[in-house]
Amino acid sequence: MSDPLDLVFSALSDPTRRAILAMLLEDDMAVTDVAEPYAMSLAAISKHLTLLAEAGLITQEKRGRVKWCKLEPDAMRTATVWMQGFGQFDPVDLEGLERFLEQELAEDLD
Amino acid sequence: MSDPLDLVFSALSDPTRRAILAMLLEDDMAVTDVAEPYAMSLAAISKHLTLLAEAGLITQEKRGRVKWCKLEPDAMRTATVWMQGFGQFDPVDLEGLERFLEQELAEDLD
DNA sequence: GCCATATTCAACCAAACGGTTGACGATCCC
DNA sequence: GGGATCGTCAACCGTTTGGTTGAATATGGC
Repeated sequence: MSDPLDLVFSALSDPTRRAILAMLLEDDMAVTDVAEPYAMSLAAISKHLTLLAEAGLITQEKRGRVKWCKLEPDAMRTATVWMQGFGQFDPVDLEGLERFLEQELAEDLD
Repeated sequence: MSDPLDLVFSALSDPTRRAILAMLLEDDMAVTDVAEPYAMSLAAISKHLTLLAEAGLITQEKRGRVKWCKLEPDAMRTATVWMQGFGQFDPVDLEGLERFLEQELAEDLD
């Protein structure tokens, strides 16, 4: 399992880990706080976080006795790029972008 | 493992399966032909294809004694959309798109 | 009918996964 | 120093995964 894509997709295949990533989208969190909403043990969450870190999807920094988890969404880039090789499923709001660019362009013409 | 995202990400986490998808990007293929470049057994490939089908990433249609595998890239849509919730990592070539749209717009002004 | 081809099924195996528990090492604070 | 908190480690457990092999099931062609 050396290909980084293996690690990323595999990390994302677990619903608990996806939920953790969604939480980290709000803010950085300590391991204990990540674990709090879950029924499972702290050790289990700790393992999940280790996997996420190995996949590069989060980084962990220990300050004092608390270990802070930070989302690293850039790690998803390779994965999305790979998937986009299979077609461009309106990855961004294309029509919105178009309107935006039109407007920008219109302003340039002022 | 009921969430379709589980199935899709899990299916994509294996390098053999990703390679198979890439092959199917070229053209529809029979199971035997999919297996041909691989060292592993036909049965193993057949299992991989079953997983890909369960994830919705391919469909299989039996015509005569040969079973044809067809890529269904739309199944990746949910996954990409989910990932894009974490930021928009230039999912398409944004600058290229911008130039394209500018040019189209310019033509409109002719 | 018979043989070859295409694919799956069933049983098995080793390794990885997702979880538990209990002990352990740091760190903070009084 | 002592006690509480934060987090990981180690051992264990049942299930899933990715692979094998050999037999079984279609189907096609002579």
